[in-house]
Parts: sequence; C-alpha cells; structure tokens
Amino acid sequence: MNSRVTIRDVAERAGVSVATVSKVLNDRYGVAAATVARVREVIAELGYESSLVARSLRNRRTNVIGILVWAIEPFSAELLKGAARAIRDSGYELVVYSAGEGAENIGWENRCLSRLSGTLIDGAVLVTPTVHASRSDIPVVAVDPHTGDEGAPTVSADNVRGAALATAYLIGLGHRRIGFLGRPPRSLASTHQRETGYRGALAEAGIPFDPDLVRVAGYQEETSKEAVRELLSLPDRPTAIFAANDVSAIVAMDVAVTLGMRVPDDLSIIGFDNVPESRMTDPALTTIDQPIQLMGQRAVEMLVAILGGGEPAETDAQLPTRLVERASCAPPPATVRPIAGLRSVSDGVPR
Amino acid sequence: MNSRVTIRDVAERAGVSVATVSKVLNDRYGVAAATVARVREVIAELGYESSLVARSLRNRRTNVIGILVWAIEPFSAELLKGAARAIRDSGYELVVYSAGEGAENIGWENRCLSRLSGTLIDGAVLVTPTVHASRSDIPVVAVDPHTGDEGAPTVSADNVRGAALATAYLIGLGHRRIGFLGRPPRSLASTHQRETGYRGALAEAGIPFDPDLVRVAGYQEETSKEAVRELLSLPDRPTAIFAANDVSAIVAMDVAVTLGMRVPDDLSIIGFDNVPESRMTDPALTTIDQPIQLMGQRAVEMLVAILGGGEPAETDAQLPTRLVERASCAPPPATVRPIAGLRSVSDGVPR
DNA sequence: GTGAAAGCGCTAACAT
DNA sequence: ATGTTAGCGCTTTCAC
Repeated sequence: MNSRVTIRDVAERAGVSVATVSKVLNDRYGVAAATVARVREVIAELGYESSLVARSLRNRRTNVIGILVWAIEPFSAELLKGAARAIRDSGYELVVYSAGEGAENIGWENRCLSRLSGTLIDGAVLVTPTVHASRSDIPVVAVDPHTGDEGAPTVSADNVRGAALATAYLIGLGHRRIGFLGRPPRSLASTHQRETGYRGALAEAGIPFDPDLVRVAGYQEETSKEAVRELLSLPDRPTAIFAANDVSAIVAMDVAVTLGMRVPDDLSIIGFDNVPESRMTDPALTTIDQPIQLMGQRAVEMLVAILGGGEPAETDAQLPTRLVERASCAPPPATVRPIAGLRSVSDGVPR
Repeated sequence: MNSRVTIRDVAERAGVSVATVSKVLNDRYGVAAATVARVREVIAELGYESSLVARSLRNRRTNVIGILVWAIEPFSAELLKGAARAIRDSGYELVVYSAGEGAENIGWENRCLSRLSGTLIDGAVLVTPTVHASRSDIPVVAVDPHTGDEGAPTVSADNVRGAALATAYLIGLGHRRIGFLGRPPRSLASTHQRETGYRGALAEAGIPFDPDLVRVAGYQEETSKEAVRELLSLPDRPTAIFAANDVSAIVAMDVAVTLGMRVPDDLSIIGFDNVPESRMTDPALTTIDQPIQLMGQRAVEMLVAILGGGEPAETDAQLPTRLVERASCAPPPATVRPIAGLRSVSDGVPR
C-alpha cells in the first residue's frame, strides 16, 4: 500500500524493461524518441524519483558531497551556512551527517566516512576531525582539525596571526603581563597555533615569555574557573588576558567580576570567537573574529576543485581573522594591586 | 587500490562466509563464540564499518532520520540546532539533506523524499515544505509549512497568538491605525495566521479592520519598499506597523527613515522574528520571538514518537511566541502629520 | 554452526 | 532499439 514506486513499477506501466527506463533516466543513447516520451510520461504520472541509495550503490559518482560533523552546534551550524552557499552553484548536492551521541569522541570521522564513502558521497568535508583521516577512499577536506592533519587538505582560520593581533593589541595598550588561556596539550591544533601567535607577539615586543601566565581552560567550566582564579592570584598578576576560546574568555570575565575586579579598568580581556552565539558577540567584548562561514565555503570549494579533477588552488587555506575592538580592553591600571578576593582565598595579606 | 573494505574482505580474512560476518555484525543467534571473537578481531583490524547505503537498501529500518531543507540558511540552520539536540538521546542518527539549487522551487520536498525514503531514512522532518507531502511511504513531520498541511503532523510557532500579542501591544500604546505587512496570498501559512492574529486583536479592541492598511511585502526588496511607501503615504497613515516578517520590518524602518520619519516617535514598528541574524535582533527593535530551535526539537520528538510506534502526544504543535519589548515602539504622536516625503511623491499639499 | 543463494533498486555490459 | 544478465554490499532464509 505504501511502498515507494521503483524503476520496476515505471517499466511495467510503460511496457518496457527496467534497462530502458534506466537509459531514459540517464539520457543514454539508444532509445526511440517515442519510448522516451512514454517513459517520461509514466515517470511524471507516478511521481517516480530514482533512489539515491540504490543508484549510489551501483555508481561510482553520486554527485553528493557530505559534510561530516560531530554534532550540530553553533560552530558547525555556522560553518554549514557557508558550505551551503558554496554548494549552491557547484552542481553538487549536500548531505550533512551528524555523528551524534552514538559515536565515541575519538575517531568518529573515520567511522562515518567508512559508512558513507564508496557509496552515497563523492567527497567529504570533515569538521573538526580528531584523528587523521587515514585510509579514506574518497577525497576529504578537513576544517579546523584537532591534529595538524598532515597530508589532507585543510581549511582553518589564520590562528597564528589572529592571536598575534590580539596580543599585539594588548601590548599596544601598554600591557606587559598578558595571560593566555588555552586548551589542554593534546587538543585542537588551533589552540597551539593561537599560543604560537601569542608567543610570537610577545617576542616581537621583547616581552619575555612567562609560562606561569599560560593556563589551561575552556573545556570544563569548573576547571576553567579555577585556572583563571589561579592566574589572577599570582603575585605579579596579569593586567590582561587573551583567551584562545570564547567560552574561556567569558569564564574569565565572570571570575574577574566575582573577584571584585572591573573589566577593563583592572583587567582587559580579549578572546577568539568560536561560537557565534556566545556572549562574546556582545557589543562590549573585544574579539578576534573567526570567519566560520567562510571556512565552510572554502572547504567545499576546495573539495569541489579536487573532485573536479584539478588540484585545488591551495591545499592548506588559512582564512583571515580580524580584530574587533570593543569595550573590554583598556590600558593597564597605573598601579596593579593584587585582587581583593585573594585575601579570602589565601587568607593572608598580599605583599 | 583504495576501495573501501567490505564485508567480503572481512569474511575472507577471517576465513568465514559473508553470511557469518553479517550475523556477527547484527548479533544474530547461531555463531560459535570463537568465530564471533575472530570476526570481531578482523573487523577491528581492518577498521571495517558496514555501508549505510548497502544496509539500508536491504533493510526496512535504518535508524536514520532525515531533515529535508530547501537550503541551509539562517532559519533552517537555527532549526537544525534544535533538531540535533532532540536527536541526541533518541537513538537515531541525523542526516540533513539540502535540496539546493538543482530543485525547482515547488515540490522539492516530494522529490527529495522519493529519493531518500524507503531507503536511507526511516522518517523525515520537512522544513517549510511548499506542497502537501502527498504520497510518502515514511512518516513525515512538517515544520512551518506553506500550506495548511492537512493530515500531516505539523510544528509551527503560535503565529496567531504572536501576532495578536504584537498588535495588542501597539494598541495598548495608544495606536489605532496599525499597518500590516505580509506576504502575497498563496504563500506561507504562517503569514495568514499572523494576519488572523492581527485582525483578532483589532476586533478585540473594537478597532475596525481597514484593508487599506494591509500590504504585501517581504519577498522582494523593491516591491516591499514600494508597499511601505504607499502605506505611509495614505492620507490617514498608520502610526504603527506590524510586519509579519523581519525582513519587511527592516525595510519598513529604512523606508520610514528615508521619508524623514523618526522611529519610534513618528512611527512604531514591530516585527515577527524569522531570521535569527537579521537586524531585528538589534537590541533596539521590538520583536515577536519565534522559537525556531524549539520548533526543530519538537518536530524531531514528534517524529521519533511516531516511529516508535506510538501516536505522538500531539499532531499539530503551536509553539509559544514571545513579545520582546525594545525601543522601536512608542505611543503615537499627538498629531499625525503626513510624511514629509509625501510632498515630493504626490507633489501636492497634504490635506 | 556455517555457507550458498536470492534479492533490495539500480546501471552497464552484452545480447538480440 | 530493446531486453537479458550480472552485480554493487548487504541481510536473510534455508540447506547442509
């Protein structure tokens, strides 16, 4: 009563063989004009549409590009907009596959790829893959990979430059003690790059790098809070913080306020924008803008170029980041006093 | 040289038949423990993952839900976030299929459905479908359909109430002449509902409905501008405008300013929020908030309920809309003078 | 407990 | 010009 109409139904109704229908469908040479017309009629009448699945099982090419994401959250959603824009006039169709809860945290992308490739999709954009897409039989472009994805074409923000921009901006305001909030060691490559940019800017300005000013934050609320608290409790506390992650930046603000500091009078905060919906987009907060949509767009363009046979123009795009000056940064205070809250923490008089 | 590893590869390597491997994969009864272990080993070793496509061609159920969108733009992207959230602990996987440029404007959803259903997906969420999903062999939930989608479960915002809220708010401020900006007749059902709410609120307040105050706007920039210009050029022009669409609301603002009016002093404007990124989200603009993410979430929940065998709790959810008071509305001016710009348009002295 | 064989909807040789 | 056949990767009887 409800099974979908197949090529066989069309063939029977039109009084021809399935092969003939297939030929009509694919505009193959060797079908009488009259037959073509009749088959077309039946197709329209029955509302037949060939099954993507069956077709892709048989064919090498499907004309479908897959975007594989771990989950659909603000970052990937933003990326999808750009990707969709790029797909628009590429002649390809778009399927977004969300690994979802079922997949464990590590290696989901290879599993998805295995499930979909060879069939269903001609190529894939991997969003924030956690491992190197080792043995994939289809072309793959990685966006913002965790590892420095050797070999695979990659699209990411120009993290080094963005971080340097942020740090230099703080230095320009007069800050010398600038804290850095980043992720744990084996995490996103982008965090490393941001630290690189941070260090580079310090070096450029002749400010010695102080490992004490670098803290891990950004993946657990409580851990991050503690990290910021420690950072601000240093005897020679930073007067500014550059956060590699917008979530950490927000945590930093909250903690600072909790500790009785004023932003930006006592502490300047700037962060890298990852989540387009975070409070970082508040008009008050200084950020390094990451061109998320553009990353999606470029990734698709790159993939299309590869699928089109030609080599992509570039195999490792670093998309420009941008400094957005807003009200959360200011020159350092004339005299840096230890935080008020420190007393209650160490229960001693700050020296 | 690089074709993906299939069930046959696993079978050969393990020295068993493909049937046996399949049984292991699906935890079927009747395989020796030792064999299971060996096969599992080989699977791990080869990194084998069964092909979604082949599997779904053979099986009725795939455990995949499809979200079919015409394109990925801000509205659908927002919706996806909610849908993804709902999928998370539903046991289903998510595939988003974007019809894209290839599909003509009308009926894309049925064509997509045909291509995917029966295979690949167990059920689908149709986002803003333009026609009634007539002959679909799989369960379907429609979100914000163009037509009043009789029969099919539907999720939408409570447009009637939202529009009534907006209109009543303006009335409460003292407005009696309130313009309505909507889409052309045979368009989105939501626009009709919003007009219904608008009319209802007027009736409630004993304000006679004036067809002159209803204009078509929202699908072409120029057309919309002209509509607003005409509306504001009326001898007894409205002192407030309720736009069924955020894009029209923005156009209205721009036109008003162009005509030398001040918002909200000379003209109050309130609009329905459709595009989360539009200027409507500016802190200055009064809006009726549409719970877009929630709509996606509820649609998936409904679909999962249907797929789970049980009837869904409700088959036509109207999700609550919310008035967000901001600075673009005010009481009407004491004396309503025809717009300054009118002179240059009609070249006559307003009476 | 295991494997051979049929078939899901479709396409591409290869007949006729 | 059209039909027959084989087979894509997989699951499922049904023999053995």
